[in-house]
Amino acid sequence: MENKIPQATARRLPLYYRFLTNLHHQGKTRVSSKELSDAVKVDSATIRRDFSYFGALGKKGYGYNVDYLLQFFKETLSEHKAVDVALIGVGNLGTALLNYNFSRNHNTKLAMAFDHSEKKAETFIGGVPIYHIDQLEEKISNVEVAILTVPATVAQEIADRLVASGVKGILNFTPARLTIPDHVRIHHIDLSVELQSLVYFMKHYPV
Amino acid sequence: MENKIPQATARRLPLYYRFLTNLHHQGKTRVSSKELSDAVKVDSATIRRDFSYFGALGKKGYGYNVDYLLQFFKETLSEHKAVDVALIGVGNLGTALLNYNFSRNHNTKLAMAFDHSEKKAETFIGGVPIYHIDQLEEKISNVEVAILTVPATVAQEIADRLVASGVKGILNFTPARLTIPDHVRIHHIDLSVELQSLVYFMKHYPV
DNA sequence: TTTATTCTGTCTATAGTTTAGCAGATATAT
DNA sequence: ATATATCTGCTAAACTATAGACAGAATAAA
Repeated sequence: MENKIPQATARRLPLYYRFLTNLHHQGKTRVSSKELSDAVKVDSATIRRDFSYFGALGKKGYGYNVDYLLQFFKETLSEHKAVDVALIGVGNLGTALLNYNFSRNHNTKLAMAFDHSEKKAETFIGGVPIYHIDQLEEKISNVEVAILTVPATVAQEIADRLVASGVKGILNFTPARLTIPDHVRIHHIDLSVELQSLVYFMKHYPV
Repeated sequence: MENKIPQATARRLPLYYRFLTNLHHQGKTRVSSKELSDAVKVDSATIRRDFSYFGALGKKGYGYNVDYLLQFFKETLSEHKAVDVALIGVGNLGTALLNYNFSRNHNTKLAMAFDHSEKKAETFIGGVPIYHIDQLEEKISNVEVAILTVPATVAQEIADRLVASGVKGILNFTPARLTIPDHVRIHHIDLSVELQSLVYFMKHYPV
């Protein structure tokens, strides 16, 4: 596909998409880059730049048509068929994520979860079935995205199993920096790092 | 303070710090930028560059002394006195974070939490006392950092109250893009966006 | 209609970030 | 002692991202 869109832009697309959805539900039919800028807190020039990577989506003197833009992003972000996601590690954080309504944006769906606890196996949380970790390879064959919320000590081992089972993307909530092949995409959400770096920025980058 | 360190570097400091702590516990006394690179998955040139913003911390032909570096970062990241943090919104995610051991890195401490539920008030989760949200202004006066895990609908209202109470940094887990004054630092962790952008990158930035 | 206003799309300038490459200092091996 | 290997700190270059400015197209108002 088109490899030309900057990564920084790609990271903002889901954000734009969500706010367009909000506008649509509010019944708004048109929006300017300036209005959108106020809502998503991204410079309006940056927004126009981002949109223009996909062609001329707006109209001079008018702005953008909400429904048209929404439809366009729906296709671009492949909204029509939801991507199945598996979650590994049903601890405190895993449980919270199972209850988190990811499918509000209709392009991802938590399809199954795994845990090493025998007690949790064969139960449901947030409507998602939980299986024992021994069944990982057996159940996960059609899933390409995994959320990793296991203890850091077993993160690498589980990641290896995920990769071997054909997983192509991992959202890693553990502090471990995993070694994985190039063809697998990994994004880190490291809660301690986020909190520490917020504190660092507060102290060192004052008004 | 020294405003000269690039933000990208500042964001990596907590990561370096954690891995140095690990090495220390493993009894390693020296480490090269290459070894560290393998562990944290950051280019070794970038690591040397990052460290050099703080002066010449290493030795040519030898590498870095783990203890020395650790001590240095401990001071730089102000490890000696922990920063108090308040958490607002004790739902699924809030509860998970209260149980998450942030204080492993000794520079932040979850000191209190707030929720609108009367039932939760005056209880403890993960050793952290929970108060009713009505007591926010009364209790929070000495806290400068807040974690926001409330529903998106009330996020702005709570953020306004936090800012009015003197909070200087917010870690925002809600999908809302908050309007806050310039002197308040805000970092977003938007779980839906993270998952969606992972999926987008998987599809559009192949091997 | 005509005029004034709005607002995009793009160009250009600036800022920020990463990476390669290498001189020279230090360590280690012989 | 000498030679070889290691590994930093730095420079320069490439790359990436943000933001200001404005021509011109379209709308809205007069």
